[in-house]
Amino acid sequence: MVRPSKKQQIPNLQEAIKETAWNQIAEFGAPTLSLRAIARELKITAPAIYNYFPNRDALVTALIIDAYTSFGDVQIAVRDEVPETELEERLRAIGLAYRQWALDYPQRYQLIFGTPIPGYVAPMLEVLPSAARSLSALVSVVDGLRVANKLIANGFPSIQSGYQQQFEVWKNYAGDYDIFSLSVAMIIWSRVHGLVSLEISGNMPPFGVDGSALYHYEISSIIDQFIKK
Amino acid sequence: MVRPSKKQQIPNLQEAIKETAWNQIAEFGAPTLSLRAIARELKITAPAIYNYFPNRDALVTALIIDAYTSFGDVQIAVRDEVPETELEERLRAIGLAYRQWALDYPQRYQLIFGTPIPGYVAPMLEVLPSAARSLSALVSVVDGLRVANKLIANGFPSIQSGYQQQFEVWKNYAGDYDIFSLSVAMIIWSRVHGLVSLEISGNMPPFGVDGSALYHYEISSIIDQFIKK
DNA sequence: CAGTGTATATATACAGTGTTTATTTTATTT
DNA sequence: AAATAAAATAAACACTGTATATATACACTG
Repeated sequence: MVRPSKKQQIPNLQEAIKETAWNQIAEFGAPTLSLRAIARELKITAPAIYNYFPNRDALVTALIIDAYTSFGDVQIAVRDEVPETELEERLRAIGLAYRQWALDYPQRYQLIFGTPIPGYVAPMLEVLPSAARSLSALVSVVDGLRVANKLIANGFPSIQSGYQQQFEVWKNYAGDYDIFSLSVAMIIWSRVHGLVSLEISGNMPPFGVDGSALYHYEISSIIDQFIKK
Repeated sequence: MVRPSKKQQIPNLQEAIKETAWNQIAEFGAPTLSLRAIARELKITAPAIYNYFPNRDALVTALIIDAYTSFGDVQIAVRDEVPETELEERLRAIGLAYRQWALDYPQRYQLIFGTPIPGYVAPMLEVLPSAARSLSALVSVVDGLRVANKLIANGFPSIQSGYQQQFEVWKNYAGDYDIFSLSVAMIIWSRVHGLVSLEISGNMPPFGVDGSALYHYEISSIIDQFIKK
């Protein structure tokens, strides 16, 4: 068989490859993602994929960027559903949406925050824009609290010096917020991430610790600790 | 070549396989762990490994159990270096040791709590004993606080019913502590895990958020939130 | 319209992987 | 000493990602 005529070709093969990859990740999990399996599904040969992605890692990077974008879209949309003045409710809303997205798309969550692909390490420079944007919802709310003088952060560690340049790059994608707010956001993020990742990966002991209840408690803890009443 | 005489054989090949696996994980990372590579290193053939582990996943499980055991040893040892009456200091000590162990052995940490092996999912029943024991240091301190009436847990979510049996199994390995203490320990664990896993996996934005300082802050937050003064 | 160049696919091949089967040799037991 | 069990090798299968060479379809140019 030779190259098929354009009429039988798949239009926008680049997107079709990513779509098929997502389907396979959803069905069999990220670790078993295979270029050859994608090619079989699309009825093309494996090397054809190399016209669109230089190698498998590049495809994975594209998937990660898409996942970050989808995740960021949800975070920002959920934030904007709550009036700008209701900062506490905004924080709660994006916190709950965080877990919900992870439960809805566990494989995407692990693709982003885990290391489910053998030998793959995400290229920071490429991923940074979408990653920074996805966290910007949280950072914006924390910075809103800071501006409104409602942020409690007694004894919070100060920022290391010498990173101004990287921070400037970050700002281009995540918004121009105070780096102090960023650090507080980082702690909050690590808390929700810790709970969610244990729940998703099945590392929570299976004896009736309700993930949802624990998570609600943790969100309230965060609000109590960081928001002035 | 045929089977070598016993004198040239490696004594305790089972242990040697695990040791070589650890070396390769340390050098190249867990995801690229390869039975054939282990065999090459040991100058045996790959199928020979199947006399000691039924498949690669079984080897990984054995490695995970060893890692949990090593981790649990450190946790328990660190706890016991602080007098039994100094519960707050015990909590702080095991908290700091948690991060230190993760920084000392990042691959082991990711092997346990991440999903770095393609398609591998840890068999709960086999891993439970060492996993439960490794967390028992934390649970014991939390339960000590509860018994001493020093544990703050207002509004803490109640335990789901119907899991008595699993909890009984858990107790055999982790010690006979109150299930309420277990839930509090779970929250504390998720917090340190969240911060450590972000730091280990390089998912912390690279602009001067000092992992060590943040971690110390988080440990203090935990103490402030859960221990009566 | 003919010819050329480029993009896009296939075909083939290589080195690697986990795993299965059959076979051979060593070690142990009867 | 003979039979048996254990532990290794050898060979093969079905995969994987990827590099190279090749052939075809399409678009542009003279």
